[in-house]
Amino acid sequence: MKSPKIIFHIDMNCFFASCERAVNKDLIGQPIAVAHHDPLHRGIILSPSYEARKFGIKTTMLVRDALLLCNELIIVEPKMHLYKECSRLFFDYLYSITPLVEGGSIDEGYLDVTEISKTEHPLALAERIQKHLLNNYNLPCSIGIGPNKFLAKMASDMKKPLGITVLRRREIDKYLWPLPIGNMYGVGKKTAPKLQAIGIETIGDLANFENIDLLKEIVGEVSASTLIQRANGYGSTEVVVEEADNLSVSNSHTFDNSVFDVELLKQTLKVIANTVSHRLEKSHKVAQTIGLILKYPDMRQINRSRSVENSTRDAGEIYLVVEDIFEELYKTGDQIRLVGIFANRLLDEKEEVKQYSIFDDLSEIEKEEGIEKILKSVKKNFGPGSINRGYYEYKRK
DNA sequence: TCTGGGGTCCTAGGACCC
DNA sequence: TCTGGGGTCCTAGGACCC
Repeated sequence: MKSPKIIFHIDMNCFFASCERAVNKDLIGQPIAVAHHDPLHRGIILSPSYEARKFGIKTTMLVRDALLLCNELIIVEPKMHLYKECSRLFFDYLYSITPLVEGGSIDEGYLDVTEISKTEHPLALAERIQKHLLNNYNLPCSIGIGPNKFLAKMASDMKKPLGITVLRRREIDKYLWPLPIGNMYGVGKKTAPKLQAIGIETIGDLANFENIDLLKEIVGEVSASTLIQRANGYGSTEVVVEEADNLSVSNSHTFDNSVFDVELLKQTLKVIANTVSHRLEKSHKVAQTIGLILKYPDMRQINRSRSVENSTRDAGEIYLVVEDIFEELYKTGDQIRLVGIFANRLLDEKEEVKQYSIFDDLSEIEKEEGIEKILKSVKKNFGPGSINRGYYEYKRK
């Protein structure tokens, strides 16, 4: 058996609010919250500072409700570019510690410090990282230390702000098992009540739950086994260094008041198509599937998507696909709360060029044996999935 | 008085191919 | 002619996370 790894999970505390303070010292020590603050007070709290949390203010709470709890609350409009910049500083610093960094989200990451720990004690290293981020960027964080990503993640949650927590596998009965099942990473608002209904109140109950078939019925096969394993302190030890490519890109707009004006809806979709197109361009991607999102006033949401013959990121093409779906889906008079567009099955723009060249080859070959040969080479070079698309294209020509 | 925006992963059913 | 099984792709939708 290999010796256990040492994984850090570093979680920035109240990240958006902390970024605002990093650039505006007047906000330090104040109850602040990052939130869209529209005149109708329909905005929700994205990130409250700890001073604000003392009043009971939480993420996703309505701004107007938050103001009732604390009338001195300072509302700051969100600035995504600022948070992205702070995130870059954060990750650049992590990379200076070790190349073994996995990004979790804009404000959290995993580090594999197994090797470093041979020369620097993990607790000392964690302290050094925490102090550096605080002293240099005014960004507080909590660090969880464990033998795998799950335990590190749960540990970083245990002490906030500015906590450093070690969670060893042999201690899970003491620190992990007593936690309510809803606190477990991977168990959300829908699953928690279902688990409670079958007698699973804590993570410990889940760890020792024996009716696996029943669990599978509730959460599905894959989730059932990962949840049981995690509850028993096992989890992935693999810090995935490679920068994960985006699998999808989306953009949407929620109207202040629900809309049934078709022209307004279409104009909005045009703007959104433009945004999606720009984002794809920025990440050097093209999409093979384009989809429309509609949300109704009762929060019901439907998504409809369509594969496009040639991958694209052209705003005009994206809009045409979406308009087509919209015409089919929208019934005159329907009130719409939100419209959005998503792009799926993304390809690297370089891959797109390759695909075109395959099709060009195909069109030159007229004999069936030739096609078979090409299909074989397509399969070899681009995987079995590419066959259908390639062949389909060939037949169309 | 309602409930953002941007993602990921998993499941299920139908179509299609071999 | 009928039949089945395995595999992949596509689409829709649910759940979760930050």
